[in-house]
Amino acid sequence: MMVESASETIRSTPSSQNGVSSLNNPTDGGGGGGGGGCGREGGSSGETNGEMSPVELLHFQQQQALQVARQFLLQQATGLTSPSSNENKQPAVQVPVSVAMMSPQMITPQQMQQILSPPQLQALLQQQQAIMLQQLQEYYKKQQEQLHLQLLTHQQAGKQQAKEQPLGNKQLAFQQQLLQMQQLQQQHLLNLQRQGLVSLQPGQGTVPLQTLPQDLQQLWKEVTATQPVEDNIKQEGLDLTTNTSNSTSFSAAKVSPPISHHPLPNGQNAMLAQRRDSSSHEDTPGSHPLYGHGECKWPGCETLCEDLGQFVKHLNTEHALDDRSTAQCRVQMQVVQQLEIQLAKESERLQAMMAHLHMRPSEPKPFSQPLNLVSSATLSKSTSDTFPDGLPHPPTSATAPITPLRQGPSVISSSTLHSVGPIRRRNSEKFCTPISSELAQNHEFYKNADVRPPFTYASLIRQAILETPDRQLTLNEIYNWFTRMFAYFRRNTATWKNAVRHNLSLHKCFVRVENVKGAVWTVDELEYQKRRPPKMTGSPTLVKNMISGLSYGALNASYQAALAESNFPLLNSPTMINTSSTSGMLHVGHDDVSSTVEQVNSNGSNSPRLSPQQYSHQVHVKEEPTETEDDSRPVSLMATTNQNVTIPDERDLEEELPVEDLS
DNA sequence: TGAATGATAAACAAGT
DNA sequence: CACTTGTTTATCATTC
Repeated sequence: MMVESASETIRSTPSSQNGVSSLNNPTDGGGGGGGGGCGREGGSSGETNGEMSPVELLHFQQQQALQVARQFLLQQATGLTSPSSNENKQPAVQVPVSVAMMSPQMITPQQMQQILSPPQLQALLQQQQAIMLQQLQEYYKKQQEQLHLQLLTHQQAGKQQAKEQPLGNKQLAFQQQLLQMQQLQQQHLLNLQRQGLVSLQPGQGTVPLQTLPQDLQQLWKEVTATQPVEDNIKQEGLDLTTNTSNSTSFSAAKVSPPISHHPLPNGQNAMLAQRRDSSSHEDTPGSHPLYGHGECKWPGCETLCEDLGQFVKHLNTEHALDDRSTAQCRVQMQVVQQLEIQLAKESERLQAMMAHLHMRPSEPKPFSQPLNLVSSATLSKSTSDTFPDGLPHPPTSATAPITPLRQGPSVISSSTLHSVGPIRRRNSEKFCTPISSELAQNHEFYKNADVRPPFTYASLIRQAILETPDRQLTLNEIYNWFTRMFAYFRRNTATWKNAVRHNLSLHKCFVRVENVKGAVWTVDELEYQKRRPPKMTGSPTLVKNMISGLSYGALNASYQAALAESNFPLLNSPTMINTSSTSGMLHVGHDDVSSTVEQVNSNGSNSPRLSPQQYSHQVHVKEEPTETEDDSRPVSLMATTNQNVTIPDERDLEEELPVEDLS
């Protein structure tokens, strides 16, 4: 698994080695598939116009997440975590087992991305971002104040000395700076909002637009930049004059976190609230989160301060935005994270206990809060709603709403599980992850995060088509779906569009139908199912794999434990449900698996699997379908398997239907 | 090791 | 002529 993951990872990420090479010479002809693509990605559209490939952004963030994760791992290794858990189970880390097994230092951002499920990544990033944001805000505030002061100073000076000089240049410069600053701030805010990082709503006050500083990009670097945060601050960070308009676009782009944090009600708010606390301390009369019992509560400080005023003074002098503070902040963040993890763990345990005792947990999900995004909404079993399945869901809009909440939990969707290690498209498919459910669950994530979705183009195209009421889309509509649903596909358009076309033409499962107004593409489910299954069907190995995959993810207790440990709250929520259910099934017998499969097969054959698909197929597809052999070989074992494996009622419904089984 | 599958690149044709 | 849509071929990567 690990191996896979690594390799997969590489592939997936643009920056991967391959990508790098290709990046160097993007033009190189056919050279290298994956690699080429990556390179191109960066090379072609994005970078040219200084857009600063989003990919980079993502990497950047990933790095941060990586950092946190590393520390985590290190800490854990050090025994920071509960000693007991040590051997019997995986490291109680939030990070998936596989990760834990790797040397922390070895983990690359890309790997991180692969290793951590979207939600996990999100959580990490979010936390960091929240903190950074806080720092940024404070920093900007200061900057602005300084600017104002300077402006005032110069204005006065200007008045006195220079009438001749039409409005001192300096003054103008300052004003421009101010303007730019504000623009930057707004851009930044917009970005953040767009990314969902900040649900900054009007009232939300933390820092008013104006206070938001400009050079986010630098600050960002400073604050987050891996270790070497340091000196930059002084050098560039404070130098407002240097980075101005230029940086505007750049910084804005750069800063904007690729990953979205959708406005998760809980997580976000919690974060915001925190931020607010710290930043707004000035206004809060008499109290400050960092001040209590007459002393400064800044980690490791404990300086005595008679009153709040003094404390504030102390805070501003001793704990200003500098390297040290930044570092301490990070540490604190990790502490919090640890606690959250611990909480998650304990909650998990509680759940397990309750489950064992047949007590339906009321779904407390305490930790959901802490983890932010992570758990949250969870349970609502929304899972099932995902896509009611068979039916065409109202395109995006419909789905969207749901996702947000479930996002956390969803994370754990089977696919995700698999992803523990590696992932990439194939896996997901192989493992029968219903793309629709996975998508539904992580919809928001993919929509905002510049992360490549773990699905093949074919499955995505199919999904796009099946999501529409009439199950047909024009090429352009397919494009639109891609861009709408995935942030990742908002760039490198040439690349993936070409890939889409290529896939449409190449795969028999996509049937072009001449329409009144042009040509539309439809999906021939039979063909689609035929594609992969071959392996599955026949080969026990495949099945085995699949199962193992599932089991891997869901099955073992260890897995669950791991989940639990992974700070993400997977447990509770639907995910849990899923997991458990799945595992349950599996338990039933791996051996059975085969049998199961067979059963399925038999079922499948007679079964309706056709129905849905067929339905679509018949309806739209023209006779082109060359093949149609629905051969005896029942279509997709996978699909079937899936269904079987999963619990019939809930989510399965959705999947079974038309589409999902695709695995 | 080779086959299958997938991603990416690119050439090319036809239509708009 | 430029662009879009489709098709096809080639190459490379990954998985089994």
